Amino acid sequence: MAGIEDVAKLAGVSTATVSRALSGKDHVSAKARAAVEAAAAELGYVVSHSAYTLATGRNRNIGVVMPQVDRWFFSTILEATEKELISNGYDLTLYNLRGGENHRSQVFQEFLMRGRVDAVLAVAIRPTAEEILALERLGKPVVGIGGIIPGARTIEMDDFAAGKLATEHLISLGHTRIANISGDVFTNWEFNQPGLRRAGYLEALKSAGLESKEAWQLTGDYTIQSGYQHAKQLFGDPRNAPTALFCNSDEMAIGAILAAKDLGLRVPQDVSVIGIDDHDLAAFFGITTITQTVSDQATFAVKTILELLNDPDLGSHVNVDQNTVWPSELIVRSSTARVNS
Amino acid sequence: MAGIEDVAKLAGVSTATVSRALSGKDHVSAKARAAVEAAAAELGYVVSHSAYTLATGRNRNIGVVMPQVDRWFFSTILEATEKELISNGYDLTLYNLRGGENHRSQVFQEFLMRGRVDAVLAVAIRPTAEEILALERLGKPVVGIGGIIPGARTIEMDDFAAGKLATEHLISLGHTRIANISGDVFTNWEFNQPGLRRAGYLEALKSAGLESKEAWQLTGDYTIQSGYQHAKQLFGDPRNAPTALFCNSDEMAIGAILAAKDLGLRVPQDVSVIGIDDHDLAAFFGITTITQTVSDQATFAVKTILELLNDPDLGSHVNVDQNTVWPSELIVRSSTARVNS
DNA sequence: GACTAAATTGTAAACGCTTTACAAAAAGTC
DNA sequence: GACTTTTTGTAAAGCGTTTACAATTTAGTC
Repeated sequence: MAGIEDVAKLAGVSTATVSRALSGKDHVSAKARAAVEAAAAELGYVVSHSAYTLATGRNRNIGVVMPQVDRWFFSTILEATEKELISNGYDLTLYNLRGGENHRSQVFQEFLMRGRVDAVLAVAIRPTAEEILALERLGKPVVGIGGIIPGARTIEMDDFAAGKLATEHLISLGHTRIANISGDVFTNWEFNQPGLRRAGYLEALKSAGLESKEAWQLTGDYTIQSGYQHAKQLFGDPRNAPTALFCNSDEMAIGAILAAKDLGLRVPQDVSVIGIDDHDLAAFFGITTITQTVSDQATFAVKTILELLNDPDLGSHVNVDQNTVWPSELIVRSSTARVNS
Repeated sequence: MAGIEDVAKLAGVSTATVSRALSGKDHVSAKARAAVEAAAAELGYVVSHSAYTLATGRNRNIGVVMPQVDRWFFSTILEATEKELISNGYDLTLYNLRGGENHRSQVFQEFLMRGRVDAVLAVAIRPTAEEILALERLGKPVVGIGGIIPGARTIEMDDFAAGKLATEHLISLGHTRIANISGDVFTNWEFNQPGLRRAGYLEALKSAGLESKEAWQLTGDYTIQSGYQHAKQLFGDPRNAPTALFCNSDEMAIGAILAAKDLGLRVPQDVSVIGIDDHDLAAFFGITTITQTVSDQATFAVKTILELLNDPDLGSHVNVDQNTVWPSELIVRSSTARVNS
C-alpha cells in the first residue's frame, strides 16, 4: 500500500504539499497539484482512514442504529441512507439492536464510544435514560427518525393526525362500523406510534359521533400474517363485523384483504381497508394508504447530519431539541369505497 | 473523552500496563489489572478506534458489499451478519452498490482502500476483472455468498440442483406441463443463478422425457408483482396453460398463487406452484419451496471470516479459491399436489 | 541468604497522516 | 529598486495506541 511519502517522492514535493493538494483546502500551485494528482493516481494512493482520523478527529463515517433490519421500514431507510452518505464520501456503520439487553447496552456503552462515528442516526429508537446519557457523553450530533430522543433533532410523521385522517376517510365514505388493528408497543418498534394512531382513530370517531367497540381495537405486529389473522376474526364474526378496517401498516392491510377474500367478501364492495406506509406492494394490492415517504425522510436526515458536521461552530449546539413533523398524505386506491348500504 | 494516559494516571501505572491489562494478552499482576479496570470503568474509557488501528493495523470491522439492501434475501443476510459480528466485538460497514457505475467503482477503488475494513463479505456480487484486481490489491480476506469471486472463499447453494429438484417434485406428482419463471440476469442480482436454475429445470424435464415450451420459460424480477403478472399470462392462456409452475423465488410464487386465485383456479387442486427461498411468508401462503437457510449462510460466512482473521499465518493463504456448496432441502407445503387428471 | 530464572512493569519508538510555525520565493506597490 | 503582501514549500510536532526492549521486582532453589 502506497503512503503519502511515496506520493510526495514521486511528485517531487513534500508530504504537506500532497496533503494540501489532495484535501484541496489550502493554496497549492496548479503545477504541484497536477503532479500530486498524477502520482496519487499512478500509485492508487488512498488516504489511510485511521491516520486521517487520528490527526483530524474526523471519521467520515456515521453510525446508524436501528432495532432491526429485515423489515420494509428499516431496509428502506437503510437503502436511502447509504446512498446519500456514500455520494457524500461517507461510510455507514450499522448497529442493529436486536439481540437482547446485553447486546444493546454494549452498542451504546462501548461500540459507539470507540469513536468510529462522527454522528448517529437513530431509527425508531426510544433510548433509556442511561442511553441518553451515553449519547450526550459522545458529544456528537444525533438525529432520530421516528423516535423520541431528548436533546436531538428528530423527524417523524404526525401519527395522531395520520390515524385521524385514515379514519376520517372511511367515515367520509359513510362507514360507521370501523375497526383498527394497531401495532404492538412491545414489538421491536420502540416508539409510541401505535398509541398515537389509535388515539387519532378514536378521536375521529368521537368527532363524528360514532363509537368503537372493544372488539374492533386489535393489536397486531405489522406483518401480513397478523393482519390476516385479526381481519379474519373481525370480518368473520357476524355479530360484530365492521364494514371498514384501518390497519397501522400496509402489510397488515394486505393480510386483511387476503382474509376478506378468503371469507368471500369483496374489497371494496363489501369491506373497505386502509393502511399506512405506501409500502412497495401497496399499489399492487390497490391499497388506499397514508404515505410517509420513508426514503425521503432518510435522505433528509442524512442531509441534516452532514450540515451539522460541516458547521464550523458545531460545538455550541450539538444538542438541540427540535422535531420536524414529516408531511404525510392520503393516497386513495381501490381498497376503500362508499359503504354498501 | 478519557484517554489511556488518564487511566494510567488514575490507576498509578504506565500506559503500557493499561494497554496490556485491557487487551488481556500479556502478563499483568492481578493487582494492577484490578486497578486499571476500576480506573477505566470510572472514567468510562474505551480504546480509541483510530489509534488502535494505526498501531495494530487491525480494525475490528468488516465491510459488507451488496447490490441492494431492501429485499428479503439481502436484509436477512444483513441481519444475521450484524448479529454475529457484533457478538464478536466487530463493527459492520455497509457498502450498497446500487447507484450506478460510478458509485460502484468508487466503492471498490476508494472506499474499500481507505483501510477501514479487515475483510470483505461480498453478497451476490460478480466482480469485474478490474474489481477483482482491486480486491487482490487490498490483500484482505474476501468471502462471498452466492457469488463467483475468483480467489476467494464462496458459499452458495447448488442452483442447478435446486432447479432440478423443484421440477422433479412436480414431475413426481404427475405433472407434465410445467412452466418456469426465472430471474433476470440484468436485475441487481449479479450471479448466474437464474441460468443455473433454468438449466436444472430443463434437465429434469429432459430426463423425464418431457418437454418445455418457449411460452413456459419466462423471466421475472423476483417480486410478487412480476410473479403475478407472468402467472396470469401463463394460466390464463387456454392454448398453453401449464398445470404446474416453478418460480425462482417464493415471492414470485406468492404472486403466482394470487394470480391463479384471481383466475378462479384453486391451488393446488387446479394448479401447483413451487418456489425457492423459504421466505418469511412462505409458510403463511403454504408454499412448497426449496430452503436455502439464508441466515445460516451468513452466520457461516462471518465465522469463516473471523477464523481467517484470527489465523496467525493468514498472509500465506488469503487468496484461496474454495467454494462451499450450501445444502438445500425441499419443504413440501400445500401449494403443490398430484395433477388433476 | 545469595544466585538465577521468571514475571511484571516502564520507557520510548513506531504507526501514517494532518497541522502549523516558519522560511523562502513570487508578486505587487509606490 | 526597496518594501509589503501573498503564495508556496519545509520540517517538526502532534493524534492515542501498541509493543520491543530494558529495567525492575518477585519467586524459586540449594
